[in-house]
Amino acid sequence: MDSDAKRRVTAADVAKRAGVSRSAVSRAFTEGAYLAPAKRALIEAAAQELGYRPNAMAAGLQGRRSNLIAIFVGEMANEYDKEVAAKLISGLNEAGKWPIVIGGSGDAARDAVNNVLRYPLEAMILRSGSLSTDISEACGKLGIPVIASGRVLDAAGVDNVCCRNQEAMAKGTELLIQRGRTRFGYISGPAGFGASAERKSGVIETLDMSGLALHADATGAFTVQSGYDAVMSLPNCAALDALICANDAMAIGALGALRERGRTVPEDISVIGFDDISMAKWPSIQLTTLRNPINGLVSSILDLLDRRQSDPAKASEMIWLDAEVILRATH
Amino acid sequence: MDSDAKRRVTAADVAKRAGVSRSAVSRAFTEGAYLAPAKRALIEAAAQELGYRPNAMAAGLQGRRSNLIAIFVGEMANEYDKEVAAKLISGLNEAGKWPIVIGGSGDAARDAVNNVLRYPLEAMILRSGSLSTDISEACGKLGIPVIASGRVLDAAGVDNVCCRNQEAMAKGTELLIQRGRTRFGYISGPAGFGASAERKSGVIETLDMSGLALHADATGAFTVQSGYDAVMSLPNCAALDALICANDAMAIGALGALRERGRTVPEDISVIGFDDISMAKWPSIQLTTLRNPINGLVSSILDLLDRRQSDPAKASEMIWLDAEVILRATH
DNA sequence: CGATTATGTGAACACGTGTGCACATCGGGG
DNA sequence: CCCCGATGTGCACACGTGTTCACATAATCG
Repeated sequence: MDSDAKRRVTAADVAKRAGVSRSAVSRAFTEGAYLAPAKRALIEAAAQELGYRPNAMAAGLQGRRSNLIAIFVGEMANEYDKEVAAKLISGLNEAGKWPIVIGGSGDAARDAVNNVLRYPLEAMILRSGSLSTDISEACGKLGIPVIASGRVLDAAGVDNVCCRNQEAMAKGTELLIQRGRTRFGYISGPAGFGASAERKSGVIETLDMSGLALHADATGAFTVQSGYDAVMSLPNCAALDALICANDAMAIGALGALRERGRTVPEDISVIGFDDISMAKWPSIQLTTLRNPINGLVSSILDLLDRRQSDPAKASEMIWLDAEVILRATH
Repeated sequence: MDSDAKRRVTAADVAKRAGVSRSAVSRAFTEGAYLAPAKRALIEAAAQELGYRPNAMAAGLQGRRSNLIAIFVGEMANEYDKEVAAKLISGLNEAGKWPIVIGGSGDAARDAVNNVLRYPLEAMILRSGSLSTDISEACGKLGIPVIASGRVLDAAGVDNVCCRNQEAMAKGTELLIQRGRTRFGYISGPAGFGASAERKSGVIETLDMSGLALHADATGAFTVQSGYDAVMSLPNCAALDALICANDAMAIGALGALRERGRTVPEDISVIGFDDISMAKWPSIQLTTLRNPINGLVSSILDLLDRRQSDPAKASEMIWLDAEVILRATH
């Protein structure tokens, strides 16, 4: 009324309005609490009228679940990362968890994480390799469970979800071998990522088992442009009849470059990617690829979260996801 | 020690460890507070050792800024939406604000918003038209400022950032007219969105001023597939020499369809889009488009937030952003 | 009707922090 | 030596909620 800054409506205000005690208001908003139905209706009407909502901060202080989850997503430059982030956010929302999202890298990201850790988080979900050990260490001290995906994080109290990169690439390579391809090229991901090594070795080992070897080998940065550049600078491009890319973005770039260099896909040369990002099924692309299962990833993360919350002291868990071969028009 | 669930380290713990009062610990962590340097160092060492961080919930209860901002992003199906969300999150992080992200639509999203509103938010950023009036009403009752973008929201206490859609499309249309194009087609966005109408009228009015009119007119869903479908089902596709699309995704779909129908871009027919999503500059696409300025959008939102916080009672503000013509290879 | 139980409710405490206020200590000037 | 200002610091309160505990009232049974 007289105060200048509009103060937030509090349970005491509702109590006064409804002519009951403040405790009754609190009970009206807690699930299991006992309260005379008539009084509950009265309180709800008053609350509705005043636009009251229990203050989650005060409730959290009281020992209630905070329902806050931090997600560290890194740069989100990658298309796949953005899709995962979007699905993860929706999934958490549906589970009644509210994600605080932290992006970026370097010192700024480190500061951001340190500040967000001041909130009583129920978990920290890591979607980026950078800073992951630092973050998980800090979370460990605070008793905040960590769920890592993408990059495997081997530490106490850290649960992991990871795609079987090597097996997936083996399946993809097998597909092209059965199709009669023999002269393979490979565009790898940047060296820092664990997934890069696993995917590449999946290709090489499978080729080896059939007595084949890589005829060309380039390294990209997981971006479309880098896939394009890699193919444009390939010396023996014309000699290849199969090109496997460490992710879809580079495969899409490669498709454009192959067209420019006069190769026709798939008659002339087969191309497959990895991830199955949404662009892979665009009409003008129709990329054959290995699906890095986003829905499975999200539901696994939610499962791990659930299990961790029901038993905070349980041993670290590791969930492996299988990739599925998605046949489209480039194999 | 003896308690089973690892209790969070509290200021009292640090105080005991450092042999000081709890107040001193609190002061050690507040910017302007006075404390003997020697004692501060002592406290910081103890805090470091125990992994202590002030509990943001208790601090927020005390009247400290919560630094929490909600972002309602809707479905995030659109590529542009995902890019905006990513940049917005980074921008907020750099400003020391922690975004709670809410996605989805319908009743689930409504519930999610209602639950997140229990936290003492500093602002609600709306990136989706759906539910926007409901949400802004609820925020108004709670005294939470609302910043809307994309869809203009005309209500008290709501600040807006919006692109000059009509003027932008006029620029794009003008470009193609000057290039000698005369037989225009247009692929519109879905009817529900305000931007759809504005963009279309920008095209039509500009054509009209030159004595031209639309020769073909289809409606898509802002997706790549819908742009592709729209062009494939165009009866008089061969008669057109210019195609303007309400966004980049549909333009990219249209490019693929035009190629299938034997038209060559840009010799035969010009194509422009709207937004300048990251795929627009992919080597195999190189779409000429109108840049819906994401960086400007994000910095405007941050500015509005800043101004609103320094003067909560200020009048609603509306910031208009100009689109820039990005010349690539399809005009 | 008296006694016992079921039912509903209000007062009081706890959560962890920031901060106003009073107090202690110390140095220096008269 | 005494007094006063300056500088640090501890005590206590407030924030808004959930929940325990004791109590009041109504209902049921002997």
